[in-house]
Amino acid sequence: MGTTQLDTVPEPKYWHLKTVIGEALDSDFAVGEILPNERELAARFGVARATLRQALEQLELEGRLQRRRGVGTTVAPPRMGVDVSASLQDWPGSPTDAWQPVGCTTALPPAAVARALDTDTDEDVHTLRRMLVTHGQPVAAELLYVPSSSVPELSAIDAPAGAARARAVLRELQRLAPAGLDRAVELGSARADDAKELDRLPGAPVLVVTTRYLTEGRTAVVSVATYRADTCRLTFGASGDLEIRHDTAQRRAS
Amino acid sequence: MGTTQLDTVPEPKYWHLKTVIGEALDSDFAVGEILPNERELAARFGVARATLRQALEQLELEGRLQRRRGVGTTVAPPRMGVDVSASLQDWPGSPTDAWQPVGCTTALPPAAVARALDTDTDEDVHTLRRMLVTHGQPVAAELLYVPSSSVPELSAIDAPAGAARARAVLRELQRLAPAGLDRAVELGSARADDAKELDRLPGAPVLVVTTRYLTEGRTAVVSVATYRADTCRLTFGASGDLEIRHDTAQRRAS
DNA sequence: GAGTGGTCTAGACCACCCT
DNA sequence: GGGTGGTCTAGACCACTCT
Repeated sequence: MGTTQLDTVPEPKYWHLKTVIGEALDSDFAVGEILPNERELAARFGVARATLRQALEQLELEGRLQRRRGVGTTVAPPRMGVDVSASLQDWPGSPTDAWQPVGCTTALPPAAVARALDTDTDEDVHTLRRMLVTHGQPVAAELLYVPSSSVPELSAIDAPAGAARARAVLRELQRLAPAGLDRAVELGSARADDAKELDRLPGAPVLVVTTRYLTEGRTAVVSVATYRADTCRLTFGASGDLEIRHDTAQRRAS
Repeated sequence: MGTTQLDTVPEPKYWHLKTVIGEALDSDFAVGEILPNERELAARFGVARATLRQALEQLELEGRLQRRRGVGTTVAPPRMGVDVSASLQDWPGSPTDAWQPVGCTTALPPAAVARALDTDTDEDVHTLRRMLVTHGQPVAAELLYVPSSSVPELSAIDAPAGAARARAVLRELQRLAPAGLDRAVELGSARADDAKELDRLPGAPVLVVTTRYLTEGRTAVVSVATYRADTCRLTFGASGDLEIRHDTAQRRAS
């Protein structure tokens, strides 16, 4: 007697909630629409607010919701495709480069950077800060490490620190002969400074793209670019419009 | 009078904790070492367990910790580089392909898949399941969508469903003439089935790589590959050993 | 000032792994 | 059975944005 039902492994509540709300987003809400606040949603589903928040966090991680303190929770538009395909013609500072320089400091590099650059810690490195903005929204923040030996003419220029020097460094980079480039993508969490520029809270999930630009025989530049993981999809090649909704695509196949 | 100290914006406790523990990991722990359990750590730092967990979650997201239910929290090794650079010679099923087919079903496609394939919803699609395992650890799970029109000879073969049919489909794919490929990377959370194969809990962060394989004029195959975001770094090009510890790299430059 | 999401607490119970 | 991380609760207060 007793359990007429099979002993279903109890699905966590927040996981079930995420599914339910996700389906509601597809059917009952339009992009940009504001959801009821967390306290009301929690009451409506009969769960504690913390549990509801766990579900909303998942949906935000998947880019389906956007939450802003003091404002509310809104339905996010589909992620925008950001082309990060690499080519030798697209070195930092090239005419097609959409990044906006915002600053530059010059100092001895931390050990990790020196290692990536295959240089010594006693050689000055220019550290450029750049932003990528699309449709009025900040998309990525970048740190470009340029050893002073990659731009030997620059010391004579004596540009003031800040955006002006950043532009000067980028201009000098155009003299180099590109010989290759390699790249890695991994998950990270936004440092406080990046978070601020990306209009997110510290710790927000980001996609970190590390690129090493090579001239013959050595690493000329290293870039660490931090993309908002909630709002963008990195594309390689001309596949900007490719979109498979990860959840729904699988409802049918096993 | 009163506040002799400047009104520091209070840094969240979990953020500060994350920093402190992160530094301890660098100096006091070896890879694979087991940390004290959460209740003890929380007590030691004088915070609630939930707060401590928030810090640990961040560190796990960054690939610095590994937590397993019933076992404990261990210091994770550096992320492994997984080469996902694309080339026309590396189509699914090629001799250099390290993926292991585990199953195959054939059915009418869900709408989202049909859209990605530029085909109709009334044409059968083979859905292959494959795994990528490195050093004994599951790294990624893939779904390969192959419209039956891409492997016209297959219907005659009549292979049984499962791994055998998967291999048959891959073999047939080798007849095609590759004409291009494009790719996108985005953040997602593991579906229940992927999570199980990747030895993670549902909802775990993953990097979703969507690839469209083209023959002249049409999309021949679409792949949705789900990589464990905690343990791997996707590399494009031969940059397997490039590593900049995201946090420490920035201690010095602004 | 009212309303929102973000942080934090102190408990409880559960699912899982080991021995 | 004992210990671990995972889930969940019912509250409290804080930081922010808008009006």
